[in-house]
Amino acid sequence: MTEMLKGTLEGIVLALLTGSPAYGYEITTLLRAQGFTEIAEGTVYALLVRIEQKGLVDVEKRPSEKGPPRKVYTLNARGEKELDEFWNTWSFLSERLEQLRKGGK
Amino acid sequence: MTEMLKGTLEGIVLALLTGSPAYGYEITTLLRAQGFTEIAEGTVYALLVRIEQKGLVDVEKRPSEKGPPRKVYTLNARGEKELDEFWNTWSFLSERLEQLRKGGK
DNA sequence: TCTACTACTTAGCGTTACTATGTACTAGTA
DNA sequence: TACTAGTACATAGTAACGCTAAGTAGTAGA
Repeated sequence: MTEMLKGTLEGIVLALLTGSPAYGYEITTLLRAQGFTEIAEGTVYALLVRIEQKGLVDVEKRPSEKGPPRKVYTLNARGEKELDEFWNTWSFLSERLEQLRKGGK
Repeated sequence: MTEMLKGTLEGIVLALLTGSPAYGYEITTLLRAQGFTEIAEGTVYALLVRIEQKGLVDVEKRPSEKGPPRKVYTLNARGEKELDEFWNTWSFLSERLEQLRKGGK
């Protein structure tokens, strides 16, 4: 699983951010709720740093009632474009794999 | 693309080997014919070394009319089991992704 | 002889997810 | 007060894997 997540996890997080901004801890729990139970916290935070440095998201710091301030991530135009490309790549791969599964060499 | 291939490429190659054995050069051209045009030769050979060391394939050396001897790889029982697990992981990931694409958080 | 195609090998690199650990803030409780 | 648990983020080090680049070796045809 770990290896298969490489590359796709970024797309998954970008997809999670479409429509509604979110912060790291929230994203981690979201992922776990969706079945990615073994995602490490550190993995998510490192990924968020990466997509921020690539300029795919805008970041805003907001106070929390329950702990340290949150870093809220919002998908921006660059991020949407990147997500588009992700879906293209995914579609290509997905189609190839489905063909292979059916035995179509 | 490169990152998304990590982990899946091994599954793709194992899938290609089901039913009919093949050798490295052949696998490379097969992959390219299927749209993976940018797969590097070195990548394939390195992967073959790996799956051989993991014991997922049996290897036999056969002379070629057109060049150096070929190393023909055949999927064995271990390999089939691994391929099964690959399809399970793939299915899980694929379903999650399709849900996300539809906007289902 | 030179080129092109076939066929395999390997050293070094970059990216990414994981492990492990640490910091910091709040609230509840013994 | 001290302790625990939940919330929230950060980071140093590691392993896996695909890519780049370069090489070796065999055959055939110009």
